[in-house]
Amino acid sequence: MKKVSISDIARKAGVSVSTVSFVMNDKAVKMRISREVIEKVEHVAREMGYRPNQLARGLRTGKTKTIGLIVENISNAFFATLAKSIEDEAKKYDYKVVYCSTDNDEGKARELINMLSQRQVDGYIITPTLNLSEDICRLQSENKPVVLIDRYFPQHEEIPAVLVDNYEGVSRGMEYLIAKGYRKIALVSIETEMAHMKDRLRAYSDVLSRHGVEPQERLVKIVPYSSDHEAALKEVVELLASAGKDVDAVFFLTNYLGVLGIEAIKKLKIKVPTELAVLCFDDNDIFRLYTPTISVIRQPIEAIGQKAVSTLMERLKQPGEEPFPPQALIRLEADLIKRESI
Amino acid sequence: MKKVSISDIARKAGVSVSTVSFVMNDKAVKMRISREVIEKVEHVAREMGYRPNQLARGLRTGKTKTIGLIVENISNAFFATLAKSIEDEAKKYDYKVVYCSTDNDEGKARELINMLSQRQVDGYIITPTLNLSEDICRLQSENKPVVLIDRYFPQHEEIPAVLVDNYEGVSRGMEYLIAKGYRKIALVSIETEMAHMKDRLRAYSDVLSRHGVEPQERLVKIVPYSSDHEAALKEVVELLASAGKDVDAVFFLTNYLGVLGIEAIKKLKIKVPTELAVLCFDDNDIFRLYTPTISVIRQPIEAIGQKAVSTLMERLKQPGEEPFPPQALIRLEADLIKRESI
DNA sequence: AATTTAGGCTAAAACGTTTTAGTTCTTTTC
DNA sequence: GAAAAGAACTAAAACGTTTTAGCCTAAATT
Repeated sequence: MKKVSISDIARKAGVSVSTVSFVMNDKAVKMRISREVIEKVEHVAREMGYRPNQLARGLRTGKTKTIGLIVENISNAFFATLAKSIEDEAKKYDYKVVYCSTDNDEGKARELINMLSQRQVDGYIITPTLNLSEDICRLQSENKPVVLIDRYFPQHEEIPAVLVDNYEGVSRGMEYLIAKGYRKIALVSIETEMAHMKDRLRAYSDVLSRHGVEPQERLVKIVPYSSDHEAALKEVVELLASAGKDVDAVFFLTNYLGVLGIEAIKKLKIKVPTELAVLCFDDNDIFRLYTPTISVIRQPIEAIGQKAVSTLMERLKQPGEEPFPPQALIRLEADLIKRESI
Repeated sequence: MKKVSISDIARKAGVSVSTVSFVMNDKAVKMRISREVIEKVEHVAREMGYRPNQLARGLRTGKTKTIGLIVENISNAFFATLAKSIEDEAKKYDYKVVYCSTDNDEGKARELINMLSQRQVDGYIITPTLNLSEDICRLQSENKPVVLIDRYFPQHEEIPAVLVDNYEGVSRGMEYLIAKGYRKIALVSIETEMAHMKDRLRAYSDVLSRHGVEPQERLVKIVPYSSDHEAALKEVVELLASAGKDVDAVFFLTNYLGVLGIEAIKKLKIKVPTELAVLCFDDNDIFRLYTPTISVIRQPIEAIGQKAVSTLMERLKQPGEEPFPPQALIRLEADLIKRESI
């Protein structure tokens, strides 16, 4: 069974290709095609099981109704949830999503942008890696709108970004720890030069200083991105080994680190929250169900996805050649979910 | 900045469009294009930042180098991991993946197949819903290969499927429970007519019978797919309320149900494994880290993804019009991971 | 009666590729 | 010295659409 094309229908219905096209695109009335012909064509099309070839359509119109989504790693719960929310939201606008994962690799990210661009996606939603701003600016200069999610480039006002308010979120968490009397607060973060993580780190130091606590270097552990599970675990275990003495609380700056942290805590048999208070940035099933339950700063994942899509749609419908207007960062507030770990 | 096409290059290099095409596709030598011209064209192409338009290419060649992946829900850890493994594996063959989620809705699944077919993907990897076999057979009759994952249609030998050996996996788990002396084994499954879940259920009954234990209806809880979190939780809580008396072990048949189960166990403050032994089909971070750690039957997710892709590739390179050969189910073995919960 | 307007359609170009079948020289071969 | 072979390219069709411009007939307006 071969695919049926518009000209097969035209032949069978005894009309021209153009007529069929008009009917299929609801332009029949505007083009004054008669009722009978419209019905005839619609009937034949249904009968033959016609389905328009989107490649041809895209080639002709320059629009594919597809958005390219680049995340760090689709198997990570945070990005998987975000992706689903973007997929669902895009569907409302009748857009399809093509995803891919960078694994936080600059080169891979570049390849992916290339690949999506070759496939003529109409716009992009990207979790950027370091040094990607040039490539992204190029996309915009080719009139393809981009919206960043989760991360941003501080010196590029012209690239819109939707993300949680990292500084505010971490500040709120820190204030809570301080308010509860903790002063020897350890921090676990991931090694990266990217601004969103720097914002989180900055909040940590700022809140400590504001309360007259000197930030101590030995309380801050930055685990290398590339390290394997075991190596990373070892680092966290080291940091928390002195829990109850030199450390009375720990703040994990990402989901993944929090899970790692739980593993370390379990291994060291640390009593939470009596020996160590625990707080994590980003929620996860595990934090809700672990004993004790772990308090978190929860990102509004759904809202980030929705806002990213709506911002992109805004730009997609902008006609022609004008460059995109600058757009300030869109920062969404995080919630502090208080559980048993602090 | 407009996109640069093959004819822009041709003009600038002073050669014909065909020549450029040959050079870009490494057919230059075969077509006896001279060294100088090749270099000239390559230079101009690089200089102008040429990137082939895959729509046009796909339209002309009928191949898009894209595979459509349909899963139940990309935000579910199992499918997210599977998707990542498929994405990585496909990349090795230089194929791109387009994913989408059915949310287990038959209609939605059909829409997605339609959409992917319109986008001319070369082949499909599908987690099917009920009643989807006809649509899938249609794809194959249009010469688009399909590989099912995780689930299958028992009466359709012509559609290849890659999945864990569900019967064997659950049997192994049950034998373990029996060997440990448990006899009042409860089961929690999800409502579905699909064969993979029926296989799991059958294994449960068969093993019990083989050991002279009469399967009891009140020990089997089938939670409706559509029920919300709270409702589903309530069902599990009901089942487990008599733990320690009428129930001495519980086997959750999916990842999601296991998480729900932990929630119920936590709520009921059941002591595991003394009052209740716990086993779950599918691993998850939570099972590894919960106290006590939960034993699981682990699916070989990576292997499923890899095998699905390689099976698809096998069929993709089959030339022309011949129908696809039948292909027996590919069942991969699951591992029993023994932890503290039993 | 001659021109306009409207109604109902179609021809053909265009989108950016790939690929088949040439074309035009130059060099061999007999 | 004519025919054949080889080298180095090119013209043009085709893939399946959309869309602009236009054709033809009939009705309406001057």
